[in-house]
Amino acid sequence: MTTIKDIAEHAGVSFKTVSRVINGVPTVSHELSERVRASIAALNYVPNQSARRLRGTASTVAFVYDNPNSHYVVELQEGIIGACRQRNFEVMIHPGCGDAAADRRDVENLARRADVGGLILTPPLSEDDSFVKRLVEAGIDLVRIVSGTPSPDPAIPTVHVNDRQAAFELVVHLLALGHERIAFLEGDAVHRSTLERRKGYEQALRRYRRPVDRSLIVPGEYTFSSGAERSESLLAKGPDVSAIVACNDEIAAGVLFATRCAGLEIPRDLSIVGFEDSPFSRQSWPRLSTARQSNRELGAQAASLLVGQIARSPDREKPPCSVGITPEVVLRESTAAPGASTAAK
Amino acid sequence: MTTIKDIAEHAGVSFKTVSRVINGVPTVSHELSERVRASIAALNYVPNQSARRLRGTASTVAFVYDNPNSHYVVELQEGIIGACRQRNFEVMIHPGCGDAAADRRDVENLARRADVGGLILTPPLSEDDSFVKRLVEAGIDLVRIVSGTPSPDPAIPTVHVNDRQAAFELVVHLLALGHERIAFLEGDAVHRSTLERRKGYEQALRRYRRPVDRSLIVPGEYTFSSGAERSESLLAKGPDVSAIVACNDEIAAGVLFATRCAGLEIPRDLSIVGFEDSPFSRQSWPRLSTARQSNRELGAQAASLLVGQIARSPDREKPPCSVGITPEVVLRESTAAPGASTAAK
DNA sequence: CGGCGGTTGGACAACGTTGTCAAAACAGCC
DNA sequence: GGCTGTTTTGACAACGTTGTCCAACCGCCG
Repeated sequence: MTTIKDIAEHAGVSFKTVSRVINGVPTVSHELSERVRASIAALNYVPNQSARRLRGTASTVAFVYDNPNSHYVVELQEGIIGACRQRNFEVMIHPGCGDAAADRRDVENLARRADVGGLILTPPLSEDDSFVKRLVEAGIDLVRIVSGTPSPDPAIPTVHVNDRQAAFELVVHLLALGHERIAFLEGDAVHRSTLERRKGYEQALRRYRRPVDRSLIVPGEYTFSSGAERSESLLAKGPDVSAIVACNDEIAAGVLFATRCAGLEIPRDLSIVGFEDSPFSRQSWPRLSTARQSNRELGAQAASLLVGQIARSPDREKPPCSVGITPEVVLRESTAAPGASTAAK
Repeated sequence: MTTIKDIAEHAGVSFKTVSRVINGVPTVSHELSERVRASIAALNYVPNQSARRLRGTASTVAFVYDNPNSHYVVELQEGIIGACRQRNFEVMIHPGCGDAAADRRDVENLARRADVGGLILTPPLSEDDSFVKRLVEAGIDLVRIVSGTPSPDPAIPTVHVNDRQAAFELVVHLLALGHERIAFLEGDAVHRSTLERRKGYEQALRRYRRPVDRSLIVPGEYTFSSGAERSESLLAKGPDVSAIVACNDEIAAGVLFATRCAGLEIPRDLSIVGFEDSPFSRQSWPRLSTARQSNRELGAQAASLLVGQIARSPDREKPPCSVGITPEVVLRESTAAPGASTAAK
């Protein structure tokens, strides 16, 4: 319940001066500014966000997600919260309900709320171009996190995750180990990461003059059971497959489970890679080779972009910009040369 | 940007009447009330939380956590958000930074903020009795989520998770299968769940007249590597151990990993149980027997309690209350009679 | 001494809502 | 018509902050 006036009294200045210091108005002498800052620190003062917002300074961003992957969500959210805290912004968490149509309506209403300054959208919602475009055209500030390669002239502020490159590198690793028949287990088709990762997979094969065999590309979902079932039927039909690229770690976990049940030994009989570097990939046996992306970093980038956007927004046409992150390949024990009993340690 | 006045105009009433409808003041005729509600729905109106809060109606709760377990955090948070949304409360997420002293300071400052109505505390912070008591005595509304058995006369509003009972039931299950040498791998000592689960373990042994062998109770942490290392040295020293109770699923995962490396087959050579029913427990091979608690339910309960508390708070002495949740034992393939090649399906 | 920037303070409005209080409109009753 | 009681409205203050506008003060220069 310390207010700006308490600070003023403590520092022996008018409350107006305190307001100026907080908002960085340049016409305050250095000496006073320091004194005020000291009082703020001494009394643990935090400006009442409700009052600021009411006055018009939007200072809340909403983080919208609809993703069953807890690690992804928590890490992203912590990155966003960290970046926002520094800038005195608050974060509203908005989990989806699972019903795509209802979620879209919810998000539109959310964006219309006076106390929400902007949105951070994540896949799959962020990858629905027509929906996102509609929001932007309605004058709503947002940043979307999507899978893809950064575009030079983005119409919409975006954080890109270069999954294609990551997939490319993983496949190159498998080729280098001597694998020839490499299968690809897709995730949900609504997630662009599925497409991007598959493109990276295909590019690597073509780059190194290997055929792209359609029968080795298996549609599926981002779930454990999808990984288990699809890999089972895949290996039944094509026992010459020596490596599997799973579209994420959860699918890879399913593959691991199914092959284990079938009596195969990993990585001797089959190499497996995933994406995301989820905790599972470090806790399975053997541990998974995968592509790691820093979701905290991702969230922080998105939040910074959005906050800049909101601050600049009333002035004039917004200068949208885009940043990119490329996941880093992490090699562990689930990949080895075909027939090798264990990976090099 | 639709405000209460827009609703008033749309419904053809004074903006004051709209306010009464929203706040459930009883002196509004049914007919008008309906008309106002219809307008609210038609215009997608959501009261500006900033303005309400500013006026004095605290309508934000802070969810404080410092826990590396993403599933726990996300599920809890979704339960809290769901319960709060119904009551027009907002949720502020407050992740800890890992430094216990700094976190305590942060939380105290957080609680002092005018726009925060109350706190939801989780372990380990919620189990620091002196800290919690200090907050409560400072007049701060809070609900804590802790491991323990519900006390009949709680001084502080609390949601209890009856880990002792869950542990008891898991051990009874192992005894019934014929296990005699059952080890217990502890989690972090700061988490009361470690103590509670151990107590349940000991009670079950005593109840069924088995000795409690101190050398089978191994201190550790709630981590994969703790589970791997401690089980390795435990089995080296006491190869007659036929079952391990791990203090959570992550520790159990470590046990699974280590025993797999050592060439043991689960559950033939060793039965393993965990706690929490984390996704890992369903994705490992074999799948883990464990104790499931609904974290969404837990979060919703805590939020309901806190909201009631805040609403009632200005009136008079708060009537603190306490609710309890008992995790449910889930049996999967990681437990079987000693020597049996697989669990009954 | 007068005037000029740079700095500070005071007064006030505004944001959207709720609470208080009084007053108006309406009904039913004697 | 004059009661009482219920329902509805209006005016106003208040919450903490920021923005605008003006006045006051400082030291400095001419």
